[in-house]
Amino acid sequence: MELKPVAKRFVLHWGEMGSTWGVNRTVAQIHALLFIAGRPLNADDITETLGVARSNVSMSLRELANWNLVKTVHLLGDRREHFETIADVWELFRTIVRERKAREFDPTIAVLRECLASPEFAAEDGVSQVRIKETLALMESLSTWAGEMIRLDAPTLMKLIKMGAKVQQFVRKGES
Amino acid sequence: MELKPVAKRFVLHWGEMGSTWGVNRTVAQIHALLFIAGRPLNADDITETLGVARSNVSMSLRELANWNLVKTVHLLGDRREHFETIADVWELFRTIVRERKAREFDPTIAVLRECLASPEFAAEDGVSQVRIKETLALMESLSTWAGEMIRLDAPTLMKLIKMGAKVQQFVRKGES
DNA sequence: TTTAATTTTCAGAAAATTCTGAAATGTTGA
DNA sequence: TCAACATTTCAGAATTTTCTGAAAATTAAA
Repeated sequence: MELKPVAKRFVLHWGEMGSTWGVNRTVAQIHALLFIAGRPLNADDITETLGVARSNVSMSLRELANWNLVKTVHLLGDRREHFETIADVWELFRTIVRERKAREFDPTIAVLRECLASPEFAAEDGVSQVRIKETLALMESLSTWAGEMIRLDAPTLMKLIKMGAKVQQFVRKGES
Repeated sequence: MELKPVAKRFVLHWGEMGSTWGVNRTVAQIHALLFIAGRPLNADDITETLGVARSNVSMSLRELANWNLVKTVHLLGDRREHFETIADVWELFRTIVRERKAREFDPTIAVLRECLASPEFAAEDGVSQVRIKETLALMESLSTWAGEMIRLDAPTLMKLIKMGAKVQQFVRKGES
C-alpha cells in the first residue's frame, strides 16, 4: 500500500512529533496511518507501508491498544486481525487527554500525597512544605477539571473550547 | 547541600516524570530542586546536590532557560550566577502550557496547513482529505483556546479551572 | 489430528539520547 | 595584564530506547 504524497507527509510528521508527545516514532506513525486510511488495516499492510519490521508493528499496536487508541476488527473471509483507530477527532482528543492524565498526573499526585502524609514532612524547610502543598493543590485542581471536561459529550466539549476566554465573563470578580 | 528526605523524594520523582513530560531526568531534577529550594542556587550547589557533572548542569540550565523556566540572579558579594525558577505554581503552569503548545501544537498546525494548501491535496483519498481538515480544525481550536487561557491572569485562570464542568451551563444547547 | 497461516516474544543489534571530563573560553578583581 | 575564578563546549563514553529477525506460540482451516 503506497501512500499518496500528502498522506505520506502526514504520517512522517506524526512520527516525528511522537517523541514530543511521549510515544515513539513507529507507534505514532501507525496511529497516523490508521487515522488517515480511515479503514481497518492488517499488520502486514502496516508493515509494508511503513517499511518497519513485522514484530515492531506487533509491539506498537499493543502499545496503541494500551492507550485505547486502536481496536481490532475482523473482515469477512479474512483470518487476519485488522486494526482501526478512533474516527472522530474530538473522541480521539478525549482519549489522549484521559491517557496522558493517567500517565502524567495521577502518579505525581499519588507521590505528593505520600509526601504530605509522611511523618518526615514536618521536618522539611518551610518553603518546601508550602511548595509541595501548592503543587499538589494545583495538580488536583487540574486533574479534577480534566476529568470533568473529558466526561462531557464531544459537542459540548467542542462548544466550550470554541468559547475560549469568553467563559471568563462567568467568573465573578472578587470571588475566591 | 544535602536534601531532606521529602525534598529528595520530590526531586527524584520529578526527574523520573521528566521523560513523560518531554525533558530529560537531569533537567527535570534541576527544575524540581530550584522549585523546592525556594531560593537562588548556583551551578555548583546543583552539581553537588544532584551528583551529576558540572557540564551537565550547565547544559540543563540552558535547556530550562529555553523553556523560560529559570532566570539568573546575582547575589551581592558573589561572582557566580545563581538560578531560580518561577515561585507561583499557576505562573509555572502557564509557562509550561505556553511552551508545550509551541513545541507540540504549533509545528503540526503549520504542517497541516501546508498539506491543505498543497496542490497534491486534491489527489488524496476522500477520507484522508476530511481527516486532515478535521485534525487541523481541532488543533486550531485547541491552540486558540490555550492561547486565550494562558493570557488570563492567574487568579481568573484558577477560578475557571475550579469551576470545572460547571461552565457547561453557559453553553446553550442546540447552538453550534 | 496435521498443516499452514498468523501473531507474539525476546535476545541482541542498531540508533538515539544523555552524561562526563578535559579543554577552551569568558569574566572579574588585583 | 595577569591570574584566579567561573562557565561553556564538545568528543567520546555510558546509558537508554527502539528495532529487527529468528524462533516460539497461537489459531484456524484441511
